[in-house]
Amino acid sequence: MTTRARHPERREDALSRERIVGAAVELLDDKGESGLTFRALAAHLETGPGAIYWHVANKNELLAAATAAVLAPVTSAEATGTPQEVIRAVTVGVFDAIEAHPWVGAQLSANPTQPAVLRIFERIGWQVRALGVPPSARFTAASAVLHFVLGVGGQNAALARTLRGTTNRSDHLAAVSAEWADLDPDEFPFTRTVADELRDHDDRAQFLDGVDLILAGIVRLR
Amino acid sequence: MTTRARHPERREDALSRERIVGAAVELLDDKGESGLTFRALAAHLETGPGAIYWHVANKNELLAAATAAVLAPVTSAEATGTPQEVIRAVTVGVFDAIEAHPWVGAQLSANPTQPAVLRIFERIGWQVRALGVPPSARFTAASAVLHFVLGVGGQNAALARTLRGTTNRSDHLAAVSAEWADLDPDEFPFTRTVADELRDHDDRAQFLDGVDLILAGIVRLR
DNA sequence: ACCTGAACACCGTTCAAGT
DNA sequence: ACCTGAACACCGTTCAAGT
Repeated sequence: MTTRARHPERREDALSRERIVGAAVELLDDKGESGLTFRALAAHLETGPGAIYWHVANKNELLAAATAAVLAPVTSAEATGTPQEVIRAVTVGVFDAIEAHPWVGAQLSANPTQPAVLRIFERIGWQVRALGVPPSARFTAASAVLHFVLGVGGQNAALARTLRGTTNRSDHLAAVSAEWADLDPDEFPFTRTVADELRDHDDRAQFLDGVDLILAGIVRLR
Repeated sequence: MTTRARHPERREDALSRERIVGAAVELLDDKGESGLTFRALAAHLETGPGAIYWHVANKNELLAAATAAVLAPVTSAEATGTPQEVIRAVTVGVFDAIEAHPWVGAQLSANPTQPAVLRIFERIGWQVRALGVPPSARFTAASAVLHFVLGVGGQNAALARTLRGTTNRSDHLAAVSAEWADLDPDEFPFTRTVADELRDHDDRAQFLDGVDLILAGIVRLR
């Protein structure tokens, strides 16, 4: 009792920014982006919706904090090796985090002012410099990698949104693949030829191939 | 009177999918993404919100239709020249459309199942093939370009959202540039060095440089 | 066939009132 | 200082009722 009075933050049911953000991540993972509401979050924390506003300014800040929490291990992880290897490690770390928490992809591509994004940008840029890219081309090169990562992230978030509730991933890909194969040959000659690849492709491997492709272009800037 | 009875669709105030989509584009351009509500749209069309549902299934479909309407000239424009030139023309067309209608960027990156996106993908892929990329690498190469375009689109939409109501573009960029210059040198050495570039950089030129960089990487796949 | 607008089931956010 | 929960000002969407 005395202990509780002196350390109220130790009470298991005490609200804190940390607990709120943790519960938000859980809710987002379990129910998707539309599952995070202040009412659902408050119920989960056994309190009223207004209580959350004492610790968090608004929903945008909450989403940013949830994203930062999930991305923290990725942005702080030490990576060693060639610049190419480090960039691959950092970007695939973001990819994997988005795979595990698809809402992060939507959040990153919709709100790139996030501190987590700046940290990713910094790490990519530092390695671009190590690659020997002249100063005047570094900003463009680092931005290209970042935009690619954010683009893939948005795509994966959208896919996860589509998948939630309906069919599973491979059924869905098979259905889209069939759609592509059925497109008008005059209007979509290319898309038809890659319909088969879509069905069986490994998202993660293709992501890394994309990163390598951009890195090959960056190296040519030397 | 008789004419009206026989051709009611000619009445200027008659609702139609076309008029609804046009009004939606206007509202999105004028008031931003949050400005498009069924109530505001109905008021603009001098009707009730329910009337819109006779012509459009829901808000997602309306947003997709608005995006398609804005992107139609881009996806159907004829472009001639080398494969690189055509890819540059198509992608910068998307970039310009997003610049003029920032909500399109958010829509594309959040919902890449859009028919407009497939058409962009097709045009990029066809030129990738023309570049002499072997079949097994074409899907990855075309996807990389598309993801970069979508990533930039999302970023531009977010920037436009931030800019709406607050300061103008150059003031905002100057403020962010100053923030970057003030970052901890130990944590953000790279970002600090590009702070100056951010203030004066030409978004469109940087976008095209990014496309060229990826194209340089794609050419190396031959 | 097409339109009307009230009504339903939600939201994020605020704020007086409590402890 | 922190929590409560009713209330406010909205949403997208539905649907009986009209023409």
